[in-house]
Amino acid sequence: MRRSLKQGQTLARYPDSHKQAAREAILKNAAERFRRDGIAAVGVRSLMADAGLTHGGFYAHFSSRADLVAAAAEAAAQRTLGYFTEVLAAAPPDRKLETLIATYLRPRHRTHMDLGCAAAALAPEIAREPPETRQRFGAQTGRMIQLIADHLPAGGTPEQRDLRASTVFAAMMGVLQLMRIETDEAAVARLVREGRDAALSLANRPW
Amino acid sequence: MRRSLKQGQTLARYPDSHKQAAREAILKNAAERFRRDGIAAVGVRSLMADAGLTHGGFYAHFSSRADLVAAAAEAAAQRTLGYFTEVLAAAPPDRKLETLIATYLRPRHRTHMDLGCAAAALAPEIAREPPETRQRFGAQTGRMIQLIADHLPAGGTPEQRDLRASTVFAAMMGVLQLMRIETDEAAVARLVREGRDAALSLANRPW
DNA sequence: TGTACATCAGTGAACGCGCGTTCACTGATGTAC
DNA sequence: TGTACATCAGTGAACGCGCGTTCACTGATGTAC
Repeated sequence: MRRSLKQGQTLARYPDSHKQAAREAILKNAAERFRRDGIAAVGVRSLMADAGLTHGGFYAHFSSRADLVAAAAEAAAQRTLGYFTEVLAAAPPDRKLETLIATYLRPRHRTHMDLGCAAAALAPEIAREPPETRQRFGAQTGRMIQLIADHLPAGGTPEQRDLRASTVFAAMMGVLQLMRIETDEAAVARLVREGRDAALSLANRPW
Repeated sequence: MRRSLKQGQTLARYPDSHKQAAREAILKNAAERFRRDGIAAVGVRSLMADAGLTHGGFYAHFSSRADLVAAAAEAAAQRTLGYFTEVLAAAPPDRKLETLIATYLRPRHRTHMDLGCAAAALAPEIAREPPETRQRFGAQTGRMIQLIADHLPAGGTPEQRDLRASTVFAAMMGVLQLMRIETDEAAVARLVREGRDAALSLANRPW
């Protein structure tokens, strides 16, 4: 007999939080593996195995691999945003933007793709995804850009500030990608220095 | 009986140029398909089929798929370099760099990934390749950066000019990648405008 | 307390498919004599 | 001119493998009465 359940009430062996926790584990894993290995290189089986599950259960959490890609790309961008939000909060009040730029463009970021900026690791692959995935990813990137806009020197309209922040972000992302292709450590160090200068100079352009 | 052949002399039904032409066709195809679909998404079979061949013959041209990836990524970057070399040659003498930047950052480049800048389409994927592939790709990207450096305002040491050109290129590449994620046409147009301004302002910084 | 049953997250075999790579073979061409 | 043979770019079957997805099933838990 079908019983009427109060909203949110379940009748399962697991507490409400269990399934959601599993979903979060899969997402976190995918967000890191996608950045490290590329979206196309990560299969459903190995992802579920990493989360301590078997592949069949995947479709209880996501309707398809494409669904996961959209969610995991968004999650990766959210984590990037969260990290740099913390960096900004911990930065000295008079050096917020300098700290963000220096943290983004540092040698460690080059070698930690799995936990680094989602856009720098995935941008061209996301560009090939369907519009909905691009919108969800773009929304998070937009929040990252807003974070930069909030710490630009005073002046300009909100739209001008957002656009300028976009170019600051784009420059940092581009320099990081060049750093990751470069194999010579000394050249990487020079890119770090010049990239920081360039990003800062873009941010400090007169309005 | 083994005959002694003069150097370069062959004993085949095809002229010397035939095999090389097939190799070039495969490479050209791969260079475009990799940029359009991503390196991981393009298989040996479909690549050979596009070139009018069957998959078994692939290994007469390349020792492995990884070998092709290195060669095709390099070829894509070479074609990018060739295109922008032509753009610069055709540009008015007093507006070389402005023309290069405006050509790179134009709406058409957003929608033609297969024939567009190899670095913008492939950078993170190349970053995951082995050092030799990254070096070969990086060498071509370096020539592209040199092209920019050659048209920077007078001043600076050669190394300073090269580093500055790197940041100009990185900024353009980053803005193009953001354009490709963006789904709103008006926002793309704004990115084009602001991106051009930003790249030019990086190029024109005082030494 | 005991029995019957509903729930549902997770399991793992199975589906058809494409992957990278190998290899015996084809067949059009050339040379040797 | 005719015959035998070497060359080698290209062919396509076959290898083991992993892919995304489906689905009948498991089994630990809860409720009903």
